[in-house]
Amino acid sequence: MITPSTRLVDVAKAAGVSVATASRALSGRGSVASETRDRVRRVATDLDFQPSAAGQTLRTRATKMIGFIVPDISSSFYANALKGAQHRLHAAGYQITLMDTDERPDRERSALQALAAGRVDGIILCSSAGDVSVIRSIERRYGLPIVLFDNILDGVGAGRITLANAAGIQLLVGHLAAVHGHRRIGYVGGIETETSGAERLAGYQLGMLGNGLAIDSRCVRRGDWTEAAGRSETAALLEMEDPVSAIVYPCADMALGGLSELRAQGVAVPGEVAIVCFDDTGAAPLLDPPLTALVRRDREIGDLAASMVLRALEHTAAGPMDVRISMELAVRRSCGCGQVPLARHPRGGLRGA
Amino acid sequence: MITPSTRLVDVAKAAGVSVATASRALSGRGSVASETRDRVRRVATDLDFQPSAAGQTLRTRATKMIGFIVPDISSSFYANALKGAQHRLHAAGYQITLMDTDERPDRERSALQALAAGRVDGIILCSSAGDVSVIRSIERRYGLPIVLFDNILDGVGAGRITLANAAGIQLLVGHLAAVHGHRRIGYVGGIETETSGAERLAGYQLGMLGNGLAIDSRCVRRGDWTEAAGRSETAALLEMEDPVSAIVYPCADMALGGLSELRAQGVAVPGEVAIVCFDDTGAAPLLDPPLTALVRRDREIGDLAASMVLRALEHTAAGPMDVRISMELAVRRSCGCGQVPLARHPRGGLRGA
DNA sequence: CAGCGCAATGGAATCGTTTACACTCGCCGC
DNA sequence: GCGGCGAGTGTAAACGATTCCATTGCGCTG
Repeated sequence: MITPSTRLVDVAKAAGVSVATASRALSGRGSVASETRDRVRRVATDLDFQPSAAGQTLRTRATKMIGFIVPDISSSFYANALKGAQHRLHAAGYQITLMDTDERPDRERSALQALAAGRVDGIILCSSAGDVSVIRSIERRYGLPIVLFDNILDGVGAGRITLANAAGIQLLVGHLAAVHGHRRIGYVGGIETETSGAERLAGYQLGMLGNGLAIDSRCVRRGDWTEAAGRSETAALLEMEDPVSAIVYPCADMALGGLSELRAQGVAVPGEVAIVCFDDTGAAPLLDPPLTALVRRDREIGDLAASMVLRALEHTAAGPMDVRISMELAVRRSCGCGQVPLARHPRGGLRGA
Repeated sequence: MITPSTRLVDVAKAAGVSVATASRALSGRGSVASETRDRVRRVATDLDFQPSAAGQTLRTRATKMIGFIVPDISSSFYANALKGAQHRLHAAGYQITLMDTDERPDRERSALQALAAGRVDGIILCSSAGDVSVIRSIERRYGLPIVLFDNILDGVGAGRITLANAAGIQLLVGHLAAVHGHRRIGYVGGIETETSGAERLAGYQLGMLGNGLAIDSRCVRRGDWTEAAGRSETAALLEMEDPVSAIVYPCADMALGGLSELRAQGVAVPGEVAIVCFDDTGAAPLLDPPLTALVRRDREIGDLAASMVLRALEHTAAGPMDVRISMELAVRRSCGCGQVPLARHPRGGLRGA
């Protein structure tokens, strides 16, 4: 706002050189007598000179900023991905502009628009809108590299990081069916217009069929990834006359909501209903009961996304730009493991089997 | 980077006016014939014109960006505060540049330096460094308003939001002592050079003295707010020959670590050791046992911080710039409530120990 | 010694916007 | 009829950096 800061011309004057030379001395580009260079640099630090980002951007067309757009930064997945990305980007001299869209497509659209006004050099995006057009137009018009992660859209994205959504859910269903013999397994899904939602649902279906189980459409619910939705959809499942014996949740928040609904209704977990969940969180092992979930290296995903943007910016095509992340099962008590034959799990299955 | 975007001059040319008039037509400042104004605006939207942020900033010295600096964005407190702040700032046309300092003072310093290069119009900061000098110099030299929250430093900050740290901990200690009759209450503290750490420790001491209990220095530990520290310091408390019967934690992560250590060592909670915690989190009610904690309106704190920055920017001194947030006790099972008379909690039998 | 190349430097244009200032009208009041 | 005013517009000067181009002076080669 009010910035009576020292400018390059002040430094130049104090060092007795022209702005051109001062610029060269500080940036190291072009040739400057080593004596002059040192003098300029000394003066610059003495005066606490910070080059104006606006001036630099205007001239060089680079902002040294990367936009990070996610549906909900309070989710530990996105927060950790952000930390991973930030770590890598900082090392390369970039800062992060964050936009939390609250899962709302209009917010996502305006976030993208805002960033397109030359505020960032690249974008890391987990889209919750199914809309490809804005993204495509930004890539076209402004040439901004956009790296998509978690939720992938067709035909756009300079880089793409997908979770093995279907495979992960299949792992969960398979564990419930093969290890514990569940036959009526419910699924409380997320938003199906997002690929992550669609793929996880597909994983459920494949998992059921792969284990020779029938899919009862009444056992398949959907919600908007929130704890509240997890609660209400779980309640809906419990109202059926031939209830499910296990439920698969596609994310931690919904599982938390579901668990709290089950407990509120006095349903024993995993005794009467076993539950498993796609997302792991730090609190999962400490829940009552500890939650069986898939573990995933959140920070590495952010790091990977960041390095993809950087590669796109430097036009170094070295390295894959389309990656699928696989996940492992962390078996805890909520699925029934360590429950029935308690003797085999002396500490109650605190950590995975 | 490569931005062959439409500029104001393109719009002006297409509308058959000068850039000055085009600028006035779009901004609404100065006088423009209503017919011309409409024409220019129509052309601008047709051409999908987005004014260059760098150009605007260079001229007006306003970036429409607010810096948000926190020690750890994966903590739900900061994430939610951010969401609250973002909501308010968006409404006022501002975006957020986020910096996660990982609790490292050097990162905080460089974050502040980077933002001071005219990248933001104001800063919302939870400092984890005890260092006032950088902050003061930024306020002085650049006139940037800095709003401090959670962790307050002396003599700086255009706005300040404090938690009732001491009062909160006193509430917890009081509950353990007065309701449950604990006499040996341990404290696993945070970093004491930060005011939040210092005040919470003071709250513990006041709470003990206020309830007529002696303070045994061996029962007072300190760590760096992390789950790992919670684990190790709890382990240290358990090694004493005359062990504590209750532990107070100053944040959720440390409580999580502590709880997991207690369970790993087979200590019944709250049977042998009761625990309570300063921070509430979404998962707290679902832990085993559900965690007694203080509830706090995270998002409102962010919202409040944002409105303070905005007020400082607009020089409207309307409203308080120094606020203390009080908190309430959410009593759950980990403190022993609802434990002894098991009959009243029919679903309590799930717990193994 | 003429001529060339190269290191070091300065002058000035440029990026895209806002805005102070100058200018032209038409209109009003005297 | 004329001075003045205000609405509408254009011209040009900022803002602060980078960089192209020109200039200088030096050392080397033929």
